[in-house]
Amino acid sequence: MISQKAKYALRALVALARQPTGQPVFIGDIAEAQNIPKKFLEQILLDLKHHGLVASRRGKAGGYGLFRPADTISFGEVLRIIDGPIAPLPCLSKIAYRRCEDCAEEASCEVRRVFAQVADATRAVLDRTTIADAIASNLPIRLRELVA
Amino acid sequence: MISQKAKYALRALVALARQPTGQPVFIGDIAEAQNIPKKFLEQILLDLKHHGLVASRRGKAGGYGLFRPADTISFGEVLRIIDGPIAPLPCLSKIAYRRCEDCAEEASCEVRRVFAQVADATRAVLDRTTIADAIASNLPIRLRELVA
DNA sequence: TACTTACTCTACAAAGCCAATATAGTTTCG
DNA sequence: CGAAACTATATTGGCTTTGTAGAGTAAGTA
Repeated sequence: MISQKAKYALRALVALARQPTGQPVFIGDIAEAQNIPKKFLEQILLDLKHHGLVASRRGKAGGYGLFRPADTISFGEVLRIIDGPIAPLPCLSKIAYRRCEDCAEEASCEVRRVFAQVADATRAVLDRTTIADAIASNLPIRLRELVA
Repeated sequence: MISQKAKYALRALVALARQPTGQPVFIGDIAEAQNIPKKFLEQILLDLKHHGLVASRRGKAGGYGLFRPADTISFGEVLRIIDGPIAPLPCLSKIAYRRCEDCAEEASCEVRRVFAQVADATRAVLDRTTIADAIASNLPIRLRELVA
């Protein structure tokens, strides 16, 4: 299960990506439209900003916007920022490897070998799919054919 | 990330499956060999017993053993018993579906559509791979060819 | 039968995490 | 100036995880 926070983050990014001209959107507007507690969303967006995914402007005409093109932001990147490693076992994480202390030898660990397959399959989806992909696949079928 | 408990459960099942004649093994022996706190392992095995995966005998010549053949126990089944649903979102679980209350309409949810792919990929591995598979793939390559 | 070993079951507790809220700013623009 | 909006940190309540404790039950053995 991914955290509620990660789900909020992804929904917020999708909302920002939908903004036609990339104009900034108020936190309050996103919060209302997406049913996310506003103060919680503030934390999330701030976090995403610190990682360079979104940018903000203060003041009366402020708001948030994507900092990078939507087709360069993968689901995997967002999940790693918000929820931490994607790997199902610490000993399978690429960004935060940690040996399982209770495991005798990693090389012959049956459990690890199976979950390595899970990790590969998961990453294949999450690191390949971007925010832009998620929006594109939302178009009605006929429209999508026109685009392609 | 799967829980420590699930990892213990899988390691214990592998250990039981390795037992040549299916003879019962003491909890204490498994705990020691696998580096698992004994009392914690008791709880786990009891749980697996209640779900019909293992059987036990009391008394001096007691211990635990697999109740079903190792090639009928999938990783997915064990994970669902110990950790609950495998799905990354509650609205994607087959055994414990729950609507995301904060999500406007499920059909058009971009996040859901992407994670549906993750769920499929994950289940493809976990529901197909059994304890027996995990052990078999541990054989040296040459030996495996002989078996095949 | 007494004894030992080991399984059964319930409770509980420390630690950490999650989701959300609170509070106190700072910045920008009209 | 002052309203709107972002920035930042701290705190809270509830829940989950990872065990531990202890009393009880059953089975075999001398």
